[in-house]
Amino acid sequence: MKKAEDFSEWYNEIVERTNLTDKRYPVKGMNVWTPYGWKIMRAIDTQIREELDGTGHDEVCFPLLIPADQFSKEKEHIKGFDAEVFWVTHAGLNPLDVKLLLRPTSETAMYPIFALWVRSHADLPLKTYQIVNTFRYETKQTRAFIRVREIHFFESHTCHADFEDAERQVREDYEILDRLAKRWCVPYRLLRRTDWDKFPGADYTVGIDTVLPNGRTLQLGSIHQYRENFSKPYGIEYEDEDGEHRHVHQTTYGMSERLLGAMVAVHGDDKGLLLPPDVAPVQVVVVPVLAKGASEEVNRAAAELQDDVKRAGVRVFLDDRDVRPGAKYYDWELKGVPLRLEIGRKDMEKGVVTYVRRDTGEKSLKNRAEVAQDVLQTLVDISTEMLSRAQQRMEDDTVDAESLDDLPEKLIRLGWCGDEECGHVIEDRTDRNIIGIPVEDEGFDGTCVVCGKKASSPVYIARAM
RNA sequence: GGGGUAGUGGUCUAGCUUGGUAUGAUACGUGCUUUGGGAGCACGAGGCCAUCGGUUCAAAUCCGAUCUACCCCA
Repeated sequence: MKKAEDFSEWYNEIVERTNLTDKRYPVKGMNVWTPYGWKIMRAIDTQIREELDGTGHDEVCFPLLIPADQFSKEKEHIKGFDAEVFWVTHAGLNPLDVKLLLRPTSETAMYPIFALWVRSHADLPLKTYQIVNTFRYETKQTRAFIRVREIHFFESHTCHADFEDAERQVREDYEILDRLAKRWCVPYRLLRRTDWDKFPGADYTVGIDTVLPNGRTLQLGSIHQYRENFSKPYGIEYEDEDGEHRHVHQTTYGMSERLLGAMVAVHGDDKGLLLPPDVAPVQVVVVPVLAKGASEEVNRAAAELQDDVKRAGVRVFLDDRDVRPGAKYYDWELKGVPLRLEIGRKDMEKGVVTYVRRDTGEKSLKNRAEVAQDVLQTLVDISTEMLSRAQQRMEDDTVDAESLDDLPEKLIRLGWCGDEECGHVIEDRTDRNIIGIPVEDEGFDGTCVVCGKKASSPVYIARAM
């Protein structure tokens, strides 16, 4: 299990060995959520709900099936998804008059209903989200959590009175992301996609991208400004204060189980997973180290230790299986539990507990009496350091380039004038994709690598995962 | 779309050339023993050998088709 040697192989092995997923389900790209994987995903979903609820969004849940005619109203949108929709053509033995499709995303399911919900400016902004499964017929090689055909998907959909208010929503989305990504210890970049790579139907698309150990980028989600592109074909109108009818401006925000894939990929090592404390189903594992003649005593101390840690509000598990301690260490390191507490006769004599951090491997003895406080602090430290190490790695994997030749397998930053022709030259010559231009001003001062004209902003290019 | 390789207990795998219903490891269950970095011993359970058809007294094995997965090329 060598992450550095063959990342792809390492990833496949680890998701299987840690029981994050069961890939034996007999449909390509559709895997089983196992208890361990699902607990992590649920923690992610819970935190997304907390953020969205806290910013005035309402959770909804729309049907899975979309009628064909409703789907095809926005021309660009249908063109973008046509090749990868699953169709329902029969009901029992009879062919359907109007074919139904499994949502690849929910714009076309929601917007005809939004047209009914939105009547006046008082209904705006309309801020909704849902967490549902979407379906895309991926033709490329599938990979657990990263490229699947049934996608566990969060999507928010908002309607606003004007473009400015929709832009405010996009900025709020950035803030939400920042808070979540900190909890997940996942570094990212906000990159505005090129016009030829934006979401079908969007005015513009901002991708949320992270960099994997193999130098490829992984898109974790995206934020879209639609302007009136959907509200016009779907007739989402409101009456303003002057009695005028206007189309709403819309935005969407989407992220998927790739977040879990990113956590695996970014933090895992040759020993196994390393889960961010905020999403780890087990944050602390207690391992009693028994000795002949003192088993009962040690077991009791371990149970008391578990109780104390639990009372501090920590998800703690006491591993009292009848196997040797070493076997337990390997198991829980594989599972990615951030902190292990060991207690044995030696610790009890000294009034201490042995702490072992999963991220650094560091071992220390701490006073038994202060365990509640120490455990909480250690989890915070682990989380903070996980994020800063991951951020540092992403910086290290991002390099500036002056030309299009001999580029390393990393995220490359270079100058681009913004012209589409030059953009295609960059992509063709490097066999990489333009991921986008940074949303944040990076104070870049350079020239286009193709035409030499002044470039006010850099562009990031990479091979995408 | 074209070509290649492979499907055998949960997992990995031997057997296939030269037909006689299956090897080993690991994981699993029970008991004894052990416990500060993957312990050991004993016993036990688990496989219509991907599917369908053909050849044969007899097929995991030979032949054909199908399905699935992976790799390479367009």
